[in-house]
Amino acid sequence: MVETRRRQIEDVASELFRERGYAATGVRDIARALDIQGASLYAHVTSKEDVLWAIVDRAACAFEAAADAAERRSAGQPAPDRLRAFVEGHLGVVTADPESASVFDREWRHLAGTRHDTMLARRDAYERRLRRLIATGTAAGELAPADPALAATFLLTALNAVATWYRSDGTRSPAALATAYGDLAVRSLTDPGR
Amino acid sequence: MVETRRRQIEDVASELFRERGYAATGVRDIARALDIQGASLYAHVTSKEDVLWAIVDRAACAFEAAADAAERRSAGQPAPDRLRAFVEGHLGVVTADPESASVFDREWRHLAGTRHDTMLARRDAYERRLRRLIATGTAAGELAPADPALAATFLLTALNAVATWYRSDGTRSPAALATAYGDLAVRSLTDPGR
DNA sequence: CCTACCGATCGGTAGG
DNA sequence: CCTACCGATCGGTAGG
Repeated sequence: MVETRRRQIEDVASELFRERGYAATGVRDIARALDIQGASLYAHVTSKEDVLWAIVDRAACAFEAAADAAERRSAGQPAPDRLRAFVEGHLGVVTADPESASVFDREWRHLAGTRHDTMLARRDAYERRLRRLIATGTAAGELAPADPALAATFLLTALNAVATWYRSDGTRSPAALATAYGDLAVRSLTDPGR
Repeated sequence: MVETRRRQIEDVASELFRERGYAATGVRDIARALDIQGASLYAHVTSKEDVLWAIVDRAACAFEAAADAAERRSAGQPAPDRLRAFVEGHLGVVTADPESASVFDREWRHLAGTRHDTMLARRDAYERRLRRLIATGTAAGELAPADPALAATFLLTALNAVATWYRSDGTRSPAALATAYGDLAVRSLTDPGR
């Protein structure tokens, strides 16, 4: 597998940031995992926060692209199917790289200044897409009555938490997980009376 | 309100640990919030980790007590009602002290040695209670067919995440939140066909 | 609860 | 990518 040194650094950092957290991971921990000296890292990156940003930004882009694809794929279908497509798209990103997804979820707040603020805005925009899906579906009578903001947070926090515990070498396949979580998500917004 | 100095330290630490994380919070940050010198903290605590342990242990006890009460309160009722009681009990603890609940959820892994291991065991035991509730309800045909382990994780991660975003001074009352989340949780395990 | 101080470690730079 | 090194900050102790 061809992989630039820069990308190796980000991959190793994702693992460590997920396991110990950004603040508790030293640049020397990252270097040690690559068998180089701590100071040598700076031949490839300009700062520790730069590495965090690269991981978080890439994950954010992946989530946005997955939501785009899910919307395109399910356009015109009933709300429960559009919801399932969103959930499966989101979990696809999480299971493809749980380390980065976890850092995106839990460590982005260690970004400073503009990076912090733009990431907050992108997260809000992403959550708003799910909120709108729910609001539209509820208004159309295709989903159970629910506070869209609360329901979106409920679902998104459950989905993001998968990044914390999912292991790529585990027994649960991404597809099986997506189906099971899709069932739970869709049912949580399905009126039992129908 | 009477409050020991020790308890003030834990309360201030809960806030800071939730906002910035345990590793990114210095003992001098805690001291500054109390208008004392960093070294003066050690007249009241023996280590930074001691403070973390006190917060996490107290929260764990509160969750365990709430689950006990929920089980007693809902014993003999159908599974959906027992599930709702569990959810409302858990969220009661979260909304009563979101700072501590968040530290319990996100920072406990910074504990070392025995404390880490016993807390992991207690968390597992707690999750197992919810898992058993779901498994029993599913077997009895009172809940939709679902993988109990996966469903318990789905719900518990959504519930714990409330501690991250809930503000006691917000517009959402604990009771309204518990009802809305109870609806979502119960529906997620309710077969739409009934 | 304070002042004074400790060794260790932090992220990062200089200069090859 | 290395060695050598920087100032700042870390959690914590001594002795009042």
